[in-house]
Amino acid sequence: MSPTPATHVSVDVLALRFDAAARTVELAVHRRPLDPFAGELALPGVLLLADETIAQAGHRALAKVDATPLATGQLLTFDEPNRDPRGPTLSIATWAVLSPQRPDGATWVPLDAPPPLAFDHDAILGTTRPLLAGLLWRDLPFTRALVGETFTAGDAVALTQALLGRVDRGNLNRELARIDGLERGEAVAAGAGRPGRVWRWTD
Amino acid sequence: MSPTPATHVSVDVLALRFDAAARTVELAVHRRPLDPFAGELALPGVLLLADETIAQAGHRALAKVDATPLATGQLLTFDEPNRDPRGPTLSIATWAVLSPQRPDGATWVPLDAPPPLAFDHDAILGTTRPLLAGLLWRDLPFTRALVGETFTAGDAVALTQALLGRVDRGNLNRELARIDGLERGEAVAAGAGRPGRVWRWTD
DNA sequence: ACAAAAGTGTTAAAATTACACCCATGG
DNA sequence: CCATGGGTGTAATTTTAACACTTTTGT
Repeated sequence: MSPTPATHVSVDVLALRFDAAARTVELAVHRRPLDPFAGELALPGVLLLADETIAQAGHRALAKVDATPLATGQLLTFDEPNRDPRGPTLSIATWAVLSPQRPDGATWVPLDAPPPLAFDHDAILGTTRPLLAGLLWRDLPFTRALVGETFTAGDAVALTQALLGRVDRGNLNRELARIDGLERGEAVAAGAGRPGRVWRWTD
Repeated sequence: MSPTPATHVSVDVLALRFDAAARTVELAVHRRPLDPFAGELALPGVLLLADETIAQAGHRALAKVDATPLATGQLLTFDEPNRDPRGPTLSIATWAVLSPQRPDGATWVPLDAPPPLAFDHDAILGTTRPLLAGLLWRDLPFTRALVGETFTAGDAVALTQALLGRVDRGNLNRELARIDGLERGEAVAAGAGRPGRVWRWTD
């Protein structure tokens, strides 16, 4: 009852972190130790093993850069036939958010100015980039992991700027107020200018 | 360089057709000739073979019901570990639209009142059902295949009613006028009531 | 004439976008 | 006082939704 085995399936992770100080969102890549594409940069990815869920494989991929995700989710499945020189391989693209505090072994590159990547990872990043932007403030686990348990109005502006490109401080402030599970805290000074209120997740 | 092979990957197709006369959208299922779930109804699906794209596998799945799709697309990938009694199997859910004219070997069931299905196909249908609704009038290849090359205002109302549940004839008419690639034709009588204009795809 | 279906008009409500202006703090 | 960032106010625009009313056909 078991015909010709299927193609291999890889789970490739677009792992992000938000550097509030630098006001940038970064992408985790790593230099491949083995062929194919040995020595080149690539998204962390692994071949899906038998009896493994997509999330478990994603965790294994992130272990390659000594990291554990704060939150994860699925994006798209790619099947470009020649994407892997070893032969036909499916790629399930997923997202993950890593902590900017916890040290890890990843090479962090700007999400919007990445170096050339191995396999078809440039294309994967290209088509999933807008999907990642669409998650902000809509997918709450994604947003919460990215921005942290508490954050200032300035952080929110910086993150939105980095991921969406455009922001209006005032409108963003009102949008935050409409989000269920977010509550306004006290104002806290943070350098120059008027101190911003702290936002806190309630759930 | 080839570690433990991955899980199997199945491509399962949510194949739809629009019966304009009955004003319903139907889903293609078929009675499984072989184990597992021999004799039960299921979505057409096949195991992905080496060197095969998702679209090709989808075509093979539809060949099981002697059908060829007018249009296809990807939905989501499911990885419920126990979804297949043979062992871990990934399922890539895709959509397809079949012609209501061309005869095929499928069993057609109402999209919103399907019988119990094998595997976790009930759950797959449940979570992809809203995604299918979201494609109408937005994904043009999907919509065009479903509604046909030319269609009347009544068809548009019936299809929207079937897929979205609610419709306002007037608003829908204006929405159609805003779609690039659709042009209004002549009015054509079709039974009782005022004849509706025919809509035609231009591209 | 009447019922059925198509199409237009109109308005309300909500979401998106833009931008002017005032507030609070550090230097 | 001034620069810097935070926050509110206000209005234009667009989208979504709801519904009344007129038009055109078959019976």
